[in-house]
Amino acid sequence: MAQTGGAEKSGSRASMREETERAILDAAEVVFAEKGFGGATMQAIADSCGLPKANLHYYFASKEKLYRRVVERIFTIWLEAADSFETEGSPDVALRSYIARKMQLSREHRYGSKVWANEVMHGAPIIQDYLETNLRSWTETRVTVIRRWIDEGRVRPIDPRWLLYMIWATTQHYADFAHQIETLNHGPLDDAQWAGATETVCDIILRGIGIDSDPPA
Amino acid sequence: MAQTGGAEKSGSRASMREETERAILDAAEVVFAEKGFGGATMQAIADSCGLPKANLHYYFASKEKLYRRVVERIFTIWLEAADSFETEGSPDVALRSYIARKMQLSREHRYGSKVWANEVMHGAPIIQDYLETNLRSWTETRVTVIRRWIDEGRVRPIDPRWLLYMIWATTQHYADFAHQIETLNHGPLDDAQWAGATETVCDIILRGIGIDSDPPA
DNA sequence: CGGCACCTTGACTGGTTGGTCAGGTCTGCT
DNA sequence: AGCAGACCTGACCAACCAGTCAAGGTGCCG
Repeated sequence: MAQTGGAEKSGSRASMREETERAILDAAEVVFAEKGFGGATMQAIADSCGLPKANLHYYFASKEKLYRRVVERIFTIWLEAADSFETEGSPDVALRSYIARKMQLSREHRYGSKVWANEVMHGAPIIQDYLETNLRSWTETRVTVIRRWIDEGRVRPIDPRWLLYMIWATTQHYADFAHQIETLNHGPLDDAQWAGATETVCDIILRGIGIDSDPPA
Repeated sequence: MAQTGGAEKSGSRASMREETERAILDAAEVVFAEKGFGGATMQAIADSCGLPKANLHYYFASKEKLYRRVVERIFTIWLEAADSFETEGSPDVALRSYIARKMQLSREHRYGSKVWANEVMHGAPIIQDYLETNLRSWTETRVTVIRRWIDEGRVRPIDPRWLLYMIWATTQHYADFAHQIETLNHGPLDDAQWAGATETVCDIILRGIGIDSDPPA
């Protein structure tokens, strides 16, 4: 047999390659998330996407290069979500949409979030440069915006960094600690619970920094 | 040479044993936190506490048994801290002392927190029973207390679970994501920053759930 | 059809790791 | 002193893992 590629039809050679790479990346994301970089094996990833191990090495030269690609892909998604933190609108809208988006990401990209958390916890050996460039500049922009809101009296005077950390921590917790949450919940959160959690997180944080949402109270 | 045991004086045989075990556990906690279970090697732990690898196996039969002991020790500390969530006093005092204690733990037991996070992220293969017994009963107790506060009108109506998760997430973030925070901060947080972060976290959460602290506003 | 570039894979290898063990050392007791 | 049991450790081993390779397959172009 050949062109194992899965259950794919025949696309162009390039698109076939993309599909295979994506399948490997998807499998690798789950395995790296569940086992960590050191605990993950190329064999486990190969089994997970139904390819022989040697085939993985054809597409990705080494385990580390594969891992790097997984992390880079996650960071891209993270950056896109970061755009939902509008710097133009009102704090109410900006923060609510940002928090809601991050909660959604935690639900839809649990494994990606875990890989990111693992990477940072282990000292970010692979993505230190991302932290120092992209993440730092993004953060500084938002800190400036929040400071302006504070100066305008729209937000209580707080250090914006502690607020951002709280948002990151709380939203990502629903992905990274999903197992703990599901244990306490006797099963996965349902739609209503996700909506409730998102709403509660928004409310506590907005009230906490002195924003009275729902103007007509 | 013998009785390498470090720079210890000669204590009783039993206390010597305890000291050695503690030294191994301390080293193991750091290595497991930084490398994960799969990425950690017995050799690295041995080097870290200046003992030959074979000696580790004299005190701990296997890598997994050593890891289990590390996690159990962390859970004990976690449980002690949980007691600072008083179920008798006012919500203001109970939550403030609990949050402050958890922030302090994040600062003083960064590696323990990371090991715990790793364990939960990987599906809690070792400590699932702890989650289902100790953590669940602790949580249910506090949920009941918070519900009572809500019924008494002392706290805004919210699902207590989302509040607890927010507290856990935010406080533990300062340990688990310390590397990211320190990168953005251009260095470790100093005493004033830790105090400020703790204060801000307390304020946002208490205000967020409708508690007006500092009664005389 | 012939040739070429790309893809697939079973079998192999060099290096690492968890764990073992035999033999040595030290301590406390009689 | 002499002995027993706890403690220490260098050397070793079987298992495993990332990465290699050569042989073979497949589609596409002229």
